[in-house]
Amino acid sequence: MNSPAEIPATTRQSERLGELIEERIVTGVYPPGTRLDEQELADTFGVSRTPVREALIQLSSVGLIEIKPRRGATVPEVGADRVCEMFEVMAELEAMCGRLAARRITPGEQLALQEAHRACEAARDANTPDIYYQLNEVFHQRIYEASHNGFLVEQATALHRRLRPYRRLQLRVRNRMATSFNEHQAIVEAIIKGDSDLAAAQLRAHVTVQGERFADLVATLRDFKAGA
Amino acid sequence: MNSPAEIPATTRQSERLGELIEERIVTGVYPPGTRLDEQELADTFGVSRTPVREALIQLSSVGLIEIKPRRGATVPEVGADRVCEMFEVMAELEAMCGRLAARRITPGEQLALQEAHRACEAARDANTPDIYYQLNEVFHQRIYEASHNGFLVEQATALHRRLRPYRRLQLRVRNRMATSFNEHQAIVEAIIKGDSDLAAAQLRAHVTVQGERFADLVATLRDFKAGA
DNA sequence: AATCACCGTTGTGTATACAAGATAGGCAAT
DNA sequence: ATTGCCTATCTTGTATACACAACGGTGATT
Repeated sequence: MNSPAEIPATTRQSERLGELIEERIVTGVYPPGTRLDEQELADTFGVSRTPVREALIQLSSVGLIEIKPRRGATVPEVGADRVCEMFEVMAELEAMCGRLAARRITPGEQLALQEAHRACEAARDANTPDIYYQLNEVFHQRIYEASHNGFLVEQATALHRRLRPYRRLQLRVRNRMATSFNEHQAIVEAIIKGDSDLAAAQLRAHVTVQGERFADLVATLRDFKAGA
Repeated sequence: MNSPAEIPATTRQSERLGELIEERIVTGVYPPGTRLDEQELADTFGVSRTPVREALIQLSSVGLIEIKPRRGATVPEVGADRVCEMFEVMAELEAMCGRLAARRITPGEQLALQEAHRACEAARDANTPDIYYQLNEVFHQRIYEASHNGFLVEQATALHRRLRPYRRLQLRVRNRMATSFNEHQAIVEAIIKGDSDLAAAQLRAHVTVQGERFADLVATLRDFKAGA
């Protein structure tokens, strides 16, 4: 998996470790409730405890793990309700991006946005959800940046990143791709038109739907697990 | 060296160090551009470099300092524009809290909110800005919690905390306290009435004003510094 | 005299060693 | 037999030691 060659060592090791551990958390290698033993991680990655500790501290301050004094680090049990809360906030952040973007977007950014949108269209027509998923990220990123609020861009990007695994679950929901694209269409039009309220509303709805889809999925899984 | 007695040692030292350093950053003891030497900080606080490093990493992941590989940690020059961006996001987060609170607040929370509001009123009548400042924090916290979105509460609280020093600057602006209270009054009414859109708008305006006040203040200082 | 290269110093990044607290297991007493 | 206490061990938290990279200074060469 991770060959030592691909590690440039030009950056801090703890930072790279943080990304690796984060990867393992969001991909489910370290499922919620897992106790992260420092020595164990150090052995796993072939480094000493110091960089591991630094990585854990960083992850904890981002909220990805919890560190209790003298009791170690654990992957928190992110309840489905918590994820829904996060989607709710995400919806509002995106709405804000849209509202600002509609007012502040530059001609160049308009072109970039439309280009990203057309790329999504191509992926939809080709019926390639994985590609669409990637291009969708670009599309949203374009909107973030068009808000011309650097802090907002950072916040939105961070939360988007944290929600990535849960969003990925919805990839193969029936017609999700086509529906998503249509929503994108309305969003782009609102932003280009400069209708900030409409853009905000469209984006809020667009993301809220994702949260609801997630809730549906969880409910389905719960019923399934209950063996109904 | 600080006396060991005042350190409870019940928590991680790096965490306490983080708060101390944060304190010194926001209070201007370490002004923007300052280079934070690890050994120097270690000597200052009478600890070794390890906890200092951990504290710095945590502060960096929160965005309070910047760490460049092999080049140490520095207090970033937080441009006034950046702070304004943060106020802009804060306004939206608070608006979201208000919108949700108007829909979800419980009778008990209504009472708590009104109580906090009346406490602010008392501070205003007593003309005690410091007290008002503290009670104002409680007031806003009550609204956060009434949103019934734990993640949102965390985000709003964190950002509120980061903006604290800049908000504090406005304490003694003329009539700010009275104006603030009047805005609070409208906010409470909107929430109690259950008018989510109105509550959101009121809160957004309430916080946006703070951002604008800050911008004014910065502009004034800049002119003053320019020696006009 | 100016520029480049080499060396020394300074400070970060990592590893290891040490101390303290927490947990778990066993033993004893009721 | 059960419960409470004590101890042993394991893990975290902190300190120290070492390695390496970057910056600055000085000297030699062009």
